[in-house]
Amino acid sequence: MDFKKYIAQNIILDGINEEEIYALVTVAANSSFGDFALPCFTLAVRLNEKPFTLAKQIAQRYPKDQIVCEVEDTKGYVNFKINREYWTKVTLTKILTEGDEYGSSKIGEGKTICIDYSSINIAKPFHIGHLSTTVLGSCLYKIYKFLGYTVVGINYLGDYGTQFGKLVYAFEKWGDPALIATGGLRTINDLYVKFHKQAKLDASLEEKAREYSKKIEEGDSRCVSIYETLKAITLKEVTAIYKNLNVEFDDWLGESHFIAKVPDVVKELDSMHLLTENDGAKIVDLAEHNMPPALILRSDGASLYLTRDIAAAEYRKEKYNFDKSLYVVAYQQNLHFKQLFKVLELMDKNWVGDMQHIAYGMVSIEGMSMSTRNGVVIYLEDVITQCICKAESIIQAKNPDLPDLAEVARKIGLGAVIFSVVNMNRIKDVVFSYDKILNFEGETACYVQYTCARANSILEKGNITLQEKNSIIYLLKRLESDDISNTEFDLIKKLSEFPSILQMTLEKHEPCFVTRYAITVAQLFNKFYMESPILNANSYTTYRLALTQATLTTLTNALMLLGIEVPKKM
RNA sequence: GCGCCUGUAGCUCAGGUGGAUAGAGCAAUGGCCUUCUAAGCCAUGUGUCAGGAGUUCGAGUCUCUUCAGGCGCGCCA
Repeated sequence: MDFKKYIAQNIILDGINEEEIYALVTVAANSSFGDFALPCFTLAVRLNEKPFTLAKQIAQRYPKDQIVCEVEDTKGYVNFKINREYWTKVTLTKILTEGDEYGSSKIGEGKTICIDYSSINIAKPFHIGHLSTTVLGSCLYKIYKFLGYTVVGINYLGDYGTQFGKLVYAFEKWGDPALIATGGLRTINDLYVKFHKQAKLDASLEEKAREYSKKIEEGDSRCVSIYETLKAITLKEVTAIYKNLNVEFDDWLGESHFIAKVPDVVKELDSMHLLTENDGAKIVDLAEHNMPPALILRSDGASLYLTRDIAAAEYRKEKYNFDKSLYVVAYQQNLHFKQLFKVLELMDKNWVGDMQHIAYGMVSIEGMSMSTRNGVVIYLEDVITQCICKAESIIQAKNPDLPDLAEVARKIGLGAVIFSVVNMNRIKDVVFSYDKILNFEGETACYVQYTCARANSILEKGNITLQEKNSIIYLLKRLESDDISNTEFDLIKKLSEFPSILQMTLEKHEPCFVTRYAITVAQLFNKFYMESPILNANSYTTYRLALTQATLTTLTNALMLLGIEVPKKM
């Protein structure tokens, strides 16, 4: 229920419509003022009144009822209090009835969203630099789906370029199949590093790389088979990681798939007189749009990243007819996407406005930026292992008899990994630190999971089923406003915000809204948990159990959207 | 040099469309388990919101400017 709207409807002022009032109504800064507030300053100017007087008038005239039970003015604000009993019953009934659907909606029905995320490179081990795009993209994917959109998760594989010439050459020359079978991508990466070392000593290697690159493209069976082996090893390793992180994709077409479409792109650009030649290369001049030129073809005729991105964008529009196409890619590529969108605009693609670059900050290791080539790298696999180990040792210390210890440790450890990306605004840079990621206290995924475990434990003991809407209403029948404490009411109000939090998350594409929200709910629940008994609370027991269940449901849904699983016990 | 981003407590970060006294977590100190999981709760302290100017009844939030840091700027992706 939209209480702001309800309040706005009941305020009638000359020459000011409901929408304007609705826009001004805010959540009260402090719950001691009330639940909602209307600042009267701008209205007063328009009505030629003093804010204090106007606030007083509105407060006096406001028709109080079953929903809005108290209206008072202070210092130019009108403060509204909502009937606690009403708000509580509406909220708890909704959450308990909807269960794991709570927060979902159908606002996205009939709309398609493409999200390009993770987009790993073939033959490179998954390191913490890849984590942000993977986790942020996955959260957006899950939330869009939850709100009824048709979503296409695209892992735009980096499977094309001269680096594969280098790799295939190195593989053929130095690769030991047995070693690679056990060492996987890390061993393959060593070959890549070795190539670069050797190439510094022997310039002819670069020539070899180009030669092998060409061989792959021409379909040389031996080279292609090595390349396919590399690809298979990569997919096998990342699939395991994606499974752990609960990340899914629907489309795995990589850059190499779009090579064939490059000539058409060039032809189209040319026919629109957008291409100019410069030092032998074909470019789109963007000077009048205050940007450096967009390189379409190199002087040797080869395509570039941007060219293939144009082809891929057109393909996505044709195949999926998206209403929105998102690219979850680091902010280093701001200019690239500005250029891509501008070129598409110049090509009269009227859907370019539906494309958006979702930029995020970079991960560094104590001031050094990540570089596989220079060995400055932290592999995600190691981070996951460490987090799970730490979780395991904490469980050993606190709850050694826990059944499924390993599985619980897995959920907690992975929660920590995911949270490290998603508990701050995505644009912020991150300095990776094991100390930080291995901390399981305070504002962490573990804290939220622990809160769920507590709630779950109580519910098991309480042994009450709250599924039928009628039974919930019956159980809450005798509940009155005076039975609801301030803490409980703060929690209930917060729980009722969940659906709007999800919509906000998509408006801003900020998964951290969900994280912040989950932590706030957990804090309020823990406060409630300490303040009042739930199981032995006489006539309050059923209501408090219902509140406990509603909290568990909301937190579980929130964590699920982040890809974090909730252990029943921990 | 030009463009984009960031700057809030000792540290890490929150602060929907400008609104009432700027908030959490970590770290520190002290309390709370013979009642529901102490991975928790409660209490205590610190802020020139990077500096300056402007718009406004009202600015951490908007505009301009200075400073500091990050990223990017034609044949890599």
